[in-house]
Amino acid sequence: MDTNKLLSKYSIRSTKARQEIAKAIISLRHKHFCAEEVIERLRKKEIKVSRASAYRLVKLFSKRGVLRPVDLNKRWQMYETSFDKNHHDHLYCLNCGKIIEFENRAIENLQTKVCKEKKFKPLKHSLKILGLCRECDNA
Amino acid sequence: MDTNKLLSKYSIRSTKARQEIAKAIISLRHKHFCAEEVIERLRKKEIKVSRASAYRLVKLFSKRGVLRPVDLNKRWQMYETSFDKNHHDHLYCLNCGKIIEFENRAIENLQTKVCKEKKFKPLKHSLKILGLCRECDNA
DNA sequence: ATAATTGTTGAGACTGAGTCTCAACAAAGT
DNA sequence: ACTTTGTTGAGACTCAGTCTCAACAATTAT
Repeated sequence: MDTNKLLSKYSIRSTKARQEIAKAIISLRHKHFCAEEVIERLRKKEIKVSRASAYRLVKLFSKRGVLRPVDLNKRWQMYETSFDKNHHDHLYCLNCGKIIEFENRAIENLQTKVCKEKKFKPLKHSLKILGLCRECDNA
Repeated sequence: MDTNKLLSKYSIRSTKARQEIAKAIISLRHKHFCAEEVIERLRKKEIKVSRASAYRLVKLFSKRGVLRPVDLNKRWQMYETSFDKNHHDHLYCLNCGKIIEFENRAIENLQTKVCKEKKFKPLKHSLKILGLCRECDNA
């Protein structure tokens, strides 16, 4: 994954700092992560980029749709990458923190129906089910 | 609504401070509100109760199920009272902040089905649809 | 009742994720 | 080259929420 292409695709001026931050974000693409984790990743690689710049790019990516904010933690704003991932919702294990993703067209269709009834124009939604994953429920 | 009954029902030791905080919370029962709004309410009535105590009772009520935390604002933890209100989900207008509540058994049933497939034991969930209410969409 | 125990209070210090400032700098446009 | 516009970094700042701890109030045991 080419950081420069990613930046130019979204009309984000390419700079040394942004390339490094983007690289860190790409390396976290299979997780849910927060801005501090991006910073931590850079720190571990001994790449000097300021906190502010990391927060700035994460927020910019979020605005441009490269990242999707996900409310999985009330303390930190978590994100997931949107490339190579369709919209989905989350099951969150209260015991071990595991996150299971799922897609369900039928639920989405019913949401659309509810919105029609309420004369509401849906733009996005988040469905989060909290509970226990199989392992934690059996333990 | 009797604050003392509310407290004793949930085995919460009744004190002067708690009665006042509970009264403030009850007066906000038809809104979504955060701890600071409870404090503001007390301040306006010139009732002296410390911030810490208000936060403490709100959290205790939340743990005991008197209040339900609702993620409607990323800055403040919002709550709604659970007495005289069944479980429901929310439509949230991004423009004016209006909140429309709705209940839909069919959606909940599908959620249960998804959990079964994923061997996940659901305990609670939150579904939030963000968009534009009728007035804001037409404006 | 009285004493011992346990829970609650308030004022303010503290925490920490996230934002803001602003002068120095770098990229793009002319 | 020169001007304009956007970006950077270091650290100060914000502010919802938590913690501290000694004084106090409610409950339980004696």
